[in-house]
Amino acid sequence: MSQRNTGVTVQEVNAHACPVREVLDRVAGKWSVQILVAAAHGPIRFTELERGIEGISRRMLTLTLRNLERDGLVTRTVHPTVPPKVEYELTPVARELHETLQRLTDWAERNRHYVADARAAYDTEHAPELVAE
Amino acid sequence: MSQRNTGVTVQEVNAHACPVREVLDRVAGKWSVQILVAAAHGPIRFTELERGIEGISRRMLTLTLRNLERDGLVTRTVHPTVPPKVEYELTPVARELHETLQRLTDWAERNRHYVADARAAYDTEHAPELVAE
DNA sequence: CTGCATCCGATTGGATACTG
DNA sequence: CAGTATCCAATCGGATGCAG
Repeated sequence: MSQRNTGVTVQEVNAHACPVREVLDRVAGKWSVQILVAAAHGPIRFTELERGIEGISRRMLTLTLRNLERDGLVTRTVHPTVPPKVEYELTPVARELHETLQRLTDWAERNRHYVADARAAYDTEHAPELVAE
Repeated sequence: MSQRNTGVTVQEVNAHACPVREVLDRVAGKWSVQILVAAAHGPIRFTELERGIEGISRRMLTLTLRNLERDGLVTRTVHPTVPPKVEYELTPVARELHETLQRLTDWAERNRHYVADARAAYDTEHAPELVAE
């Protein structure tokens, strides 16, 4: 490890990077992950999501749900009642994804202070007078 | 599991979702992950990154590196030679992150076809005539 | 070689109002 | 209840040129 570049190395790992970006692009939106998390416990209704996810607009909730549905990550079930009732549920594939995201959460919680400190230190060092303001 | 919402459930998981978003925001940029991957093998120079990551502009490389440095995920080492030589290297924390991202890659590779098919099916079903074009 | 500054287009996301 | 439509502001990212 820790070797210098050997010419092909970067190109090679770049090929491995593409699938990662595929995932992240799919989850990159501001709300996708929170929806996945909120729906992880079982079927959940549109309004429940809207109330449960602080700050989300109806528009973004709809758009994000559509994208998740399109990618086969959530199912949309319309109950033809009155008033209408629509339930969203994670697919098995999305549940796997959710578990994987849990690892990321763990990492974030373990290192949130480290990152926050690093950020503060960096800011202090690069713009001392601006930080105070 | 599979229970309906119990009122606090969504709020509760939402609290868990925040750290996830912290992570993702940090890695959400178009290039952050590819840089992390490219630098995972050891110290790497600016130009090597620029050549290795297909399509990245010098501007975005600089900006993304600065953000990663700010968050304590990469170190920047300037060798005061002529011509100047700057090497970037992942911090231990970033290496952990990189491993976690690997899980995401695995998920992506396992399910890339599933997602692609779901997407194609969705598009076919929702805009049949537009898909052909 | 390693950056920063500027301009500009594209995309994202919020606010609001309207509908079956 | 569960959306859709429209408008608008902010951010992101590419292209280019200049500099230590």
